[in-house]
Amino acid sequence: MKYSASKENYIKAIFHLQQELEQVSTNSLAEALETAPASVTDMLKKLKAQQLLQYERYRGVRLTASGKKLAIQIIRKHRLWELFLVEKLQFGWEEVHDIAEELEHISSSKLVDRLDEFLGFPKADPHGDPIPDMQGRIPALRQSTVSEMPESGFGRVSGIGDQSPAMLALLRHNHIALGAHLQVRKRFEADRSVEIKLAGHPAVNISEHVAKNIRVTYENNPQ
Amino acid sequence: MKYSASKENYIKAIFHLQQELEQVSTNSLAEALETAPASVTDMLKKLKAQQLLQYERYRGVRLTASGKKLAIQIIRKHRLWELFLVEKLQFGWEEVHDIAEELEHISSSKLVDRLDEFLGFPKADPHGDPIPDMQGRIPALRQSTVSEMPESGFGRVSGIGDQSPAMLALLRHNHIALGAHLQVRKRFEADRSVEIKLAGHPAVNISEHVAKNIRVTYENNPQ
DNA sequence: ATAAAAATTTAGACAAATCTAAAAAAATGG
DNA sequence: CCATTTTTTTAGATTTGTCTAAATTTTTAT
Repeated sequence: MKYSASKENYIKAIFHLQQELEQVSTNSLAEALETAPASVTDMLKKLKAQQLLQYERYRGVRLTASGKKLAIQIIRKHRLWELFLVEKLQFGWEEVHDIAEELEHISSSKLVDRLDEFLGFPKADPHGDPIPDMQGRIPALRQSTVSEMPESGFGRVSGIGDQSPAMLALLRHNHIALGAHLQVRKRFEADRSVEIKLAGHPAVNISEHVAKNIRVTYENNPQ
Repeated sequence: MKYSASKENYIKAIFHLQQELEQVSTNSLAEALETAPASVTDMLKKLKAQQLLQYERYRGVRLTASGKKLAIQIIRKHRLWELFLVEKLQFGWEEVHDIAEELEHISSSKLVDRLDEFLGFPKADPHGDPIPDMQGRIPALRQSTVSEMPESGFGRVSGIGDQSPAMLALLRHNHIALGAHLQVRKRFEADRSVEIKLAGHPAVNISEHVAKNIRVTYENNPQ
């Protein structure tokens, strides 16, 4: 079934809001979508008629199984396109969101799956958010810091705690940037420093202080 | 300025129809867009108000300079996306048109230009049609056969004349497929056979008969 | 418990893009 | 050259997604 970009945006917004609260209110949706509450009410009726959500007036809204499935498909597309833009077309991680908002509504599912393959079935987008797979499974990712990663674990830089010029200079020197992939090579108990490796550069040692400042996203299913 | 997908489709259709006839009629547009003539009239008024075309009632339509510019931008996007789908995502050349119809309406011009760069500033799409460059210049391409290409000229296979099983077997054996890039290495006057080279394979010799059956698109500006 | 505040829905309108049916203009062919 | 056919436009509706203003329901706080 095909849905308009507008409907897809509603479904996606409801899905995201549902992460926090089980029940999603009309007003919170209106705010998220930057639209009038009355417009939301109208749309909810249409989406209910299409069985994408449960809705009783004044009672808030909740996605059905097929609504959730649709939401995950859209999120999958969005995140794969973001990664494509950053990884293949050299966009900065901050500039890709708006473009991906448009690309996520391209309908061909064969296109998404081929894109997934082209990117090597990635687990996270450039912001560190998990990418659902073809079956809609969302990989469990852990958001923490380099100081908590296991030895030989792979991760992606998702944020920096202390953004002082001194810290940024150190990070830049070691090619540690938002979105960078890194591997923890060795942990040293003596001073809790960590040796990390970034693609294309020799391994470097970073102090516990620095390791605690580098937020990373990594897969949480090592078996 | 941003235009709806619908408006962009009108502009593109007018541009294509204008290649044949200077003046484009309401009915021919309606047929091309599979829409009612009355809808075309309505839209033409809107597009005229936006200075994209000249239009007097009952007099047909003609793109202005800015209308032409927009049309070329859209065609550029369409053809770059088609090439991307075939070259990077392994789609067949026959399946890409509909997907590119959607992708061509993604607005970011930075995206198109990055895509162009990513693909190596190609001159033609998988169907052999020329891709306009960033400035809107359309490369002059010649549609002919391998038997007419100059020595050391590069081209892309755009079609096959005799599609008998025997011919197709020969072509497949030599990795000659629609969309393939090839170079004419040497022409032999003795039997008018031609030595051609495809990427990733050793050069092969093909008879005049076969060379006349391979339709190619190649740049016509050797200088 | 109930009055005020907040949230939500209804009612009525509008813009974009489309349609059908009818009217008007242009083209054509004895 | 003028009657018929063809093309094009106008008129009036429809659908989708949106809006504002007013009405209604729920929540909250005294």
